[in-house]
Formats: sequence, structure tokens, C-alpha cells
Amino acid sequence: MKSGLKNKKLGKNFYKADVLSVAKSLLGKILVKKNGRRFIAGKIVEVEAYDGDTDQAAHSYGGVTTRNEIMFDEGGYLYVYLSYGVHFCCNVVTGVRNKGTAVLIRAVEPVEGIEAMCKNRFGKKVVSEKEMLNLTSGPGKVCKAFGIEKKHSGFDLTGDKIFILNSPLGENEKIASSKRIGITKSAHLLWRFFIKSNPYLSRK
DNA sequence: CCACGGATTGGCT
DNA sequence: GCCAATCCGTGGA
Repeated sequence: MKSGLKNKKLGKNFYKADVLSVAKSLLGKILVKKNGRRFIAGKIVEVEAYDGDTDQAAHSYGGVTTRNEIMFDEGGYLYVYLSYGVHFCCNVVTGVRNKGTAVLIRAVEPVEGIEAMCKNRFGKKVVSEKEMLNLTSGPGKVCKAFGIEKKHSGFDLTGDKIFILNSPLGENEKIASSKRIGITKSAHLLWRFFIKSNPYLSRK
């Protein structure tokens, strides 16, 4: 498991590809956040793509605003927003400059720094098996566990505070797609991608 | 200036 | 399964 953190950090070119390719490619990769001298890390198991050009559900649909301007920068930045006034959700900006595309990270499988995640989520280091499965199985939960907040919006993912490591999908891990969750506009698009049968998905 | 609604979660019925 | 919590970007008066 810890060997996962020795893998290579994804570079600028990875993020500059089109949003649907990046969304699918992100599955199985390791999201890492520096936490003091240690790291919090989780394998990405569920994502959603958003494209401001055609997709009315995207925050970037309708053009640049103060909230979404980072989505219009080139790929490789973090976009964090407050959902329902309660939870933070984190996105990876993709594509070339002015595209307005991003990938929402909806769920990860805990890899390292699990005690720190539990502390962030539940206020204690040791949790039940049920709580373990509930630790990072949703976009708001991932941000809470990782300690990602609004102030992290705009962070460069090729830097050393928050980044993503390359990692291959397991042999028996299959990618599936579905409609995106919790939206009403452009709801028909099958732009949610996830690793089939992974126990940390936000929904089956 | 004010009203409205949302890329969610967790607790209660 | 239903619904409140709670902030802020956006759009209309």
C-alpha cells in the first residue's frame, strides 16, 4: 500500500487532455494531500465530468464568474466550492485554457493517513467498520476527510501540497458509467464514471 | 437589495 | 424515504 506513494506524480499534460478522457483516466489514481510531515492519500474510485460548453449542470456554463474562474484556467488546478452551504467538493480542472471543464472527485478508497482522515471526519482516530466504509464515500466526505476547504481552490496539482499519483487499475477492476448524481440540468449525460463494485462508491 | 436554489449529508420517521 | 441545515453566486426589482 505505502509503495503507492512512491509512484510518479501526474504532470501538466495529463490534465490538459479533454475532460471525459481525464475523468476515466483518474480512476485508480492516488489523491494525496500533505498533512504536516505525513500524507493523507486515497485511491480515486468515483468521478463526474463537467463541461461548461454544452453541459448546463456545470458551474462554468454561462461564462466566467468570481467563483468559477479557476475552471477556465488550463488543466492541473484544484477547484473547490461550497455545496448547499454545508460541504466542500473538490474538482480537478482539465483541458486547455478557457475550456471551463473539470472533474468532480466523488469518492476515494482510503490508502494512507487513515487515522488522520477518521479524526477529520468523526473526531476520533479509531472507527467502526461501518464508519470506515462511510469515511470517503461521497464528494463532501472526501473533502472533510482530507481537510480540503475553499482556501485550497486554485492550488496547483503539480505542486507538493495536493497532487495525484499515477497508479494502474487492478486486473479485475472494471470502469462503469451512469448518470450524474444530484443534478437536474443535462441530467441524461452518462458522465459519472466509477470502478465497478468498489465498496467506497457513494452509490451502487 | 432581496429572494432563490443548489455537483450533499446525516438524522429522524 | 424524507427533510433540514446553511452559505453564497446569481438574477431580477
